[in-house]
Amino acid sequence: MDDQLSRVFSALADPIRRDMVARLAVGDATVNELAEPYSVTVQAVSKHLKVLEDAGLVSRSKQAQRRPVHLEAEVFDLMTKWIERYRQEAEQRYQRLDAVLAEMAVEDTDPASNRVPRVRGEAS
Amino acid sequence: MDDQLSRVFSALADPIRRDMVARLAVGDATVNELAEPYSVTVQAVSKHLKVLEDAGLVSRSKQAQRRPVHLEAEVFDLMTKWIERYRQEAEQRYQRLDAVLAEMAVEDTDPASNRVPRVRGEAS
DNA sequence: AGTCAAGTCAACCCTAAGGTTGAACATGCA
DNA sequence: TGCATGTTCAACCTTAGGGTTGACTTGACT
Repeated sequence: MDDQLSRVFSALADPIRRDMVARLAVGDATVNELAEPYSVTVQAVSKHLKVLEDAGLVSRSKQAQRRPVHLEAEVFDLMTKWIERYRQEAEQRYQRLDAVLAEMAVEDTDPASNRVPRVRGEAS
Repeated sequence: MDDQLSRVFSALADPIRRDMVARLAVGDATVNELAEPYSVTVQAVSKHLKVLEDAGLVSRSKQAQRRPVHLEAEVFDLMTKWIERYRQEAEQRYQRLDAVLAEMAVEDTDPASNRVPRVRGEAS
């Protein structure tokens, strides 16, 4: 778990952390404010915030003893880009498949041949 | 880790699994084909596929001994929706903050007062 | 100075996640 | 029937993740 994309996805895999993001989308909050709704200790919440911060989803300033937490919207783009890229490819492929199936209906039936393309996809 | 959104994010938190999604976006593939590029056993890849399948990202048909893996594009929408929702809120808030700061520049400087809104955000 | 409040750090516990090896299960083919 | 191929199952190991408690820091307010 070292690259940013992994950290971001991993951070949002936890319901509490997603919930905190939802809360922070509405406005900055302190650790105690964030901890209040949950039945976990404030230390646990502090850890969750560290995970979100390491993922770049959140930043913490200092204001006296308080550490207001702020949601960073930019990182969301990273995810969206990744997702959209493969979703679109998959959907296009699906449409292409429809075309192929339509064409196959005209020709003779030959279920044995493997029509799957053998192209190698590039990394993350 | 029980709800779908958690499973999806968690599934994509692993670089190998993201890579497999990238590969599958280009076309269906068998377990062995998917395993080839990596230095892990085919059993490990089989486990990864189970994770992706449980998340709804992938489906497996049966074709003789082979189990061709197919990418399901719909689940991506679930993520995209979640992300977009909070990204937009955060960005709007950011713009509102700009407005507030611009207004503050006119008034007197008062760094002590806490201008952060105290609204409670709803869940995942 | 003394004390309270807000957060973090450190040590620990327990479970889940990713990896391995080895055996088992299915299906095509000689 | 026998064997090779493709995939999964089961048992195990090791590490990372989320939780706890307890001690510590930092700053505000008497």
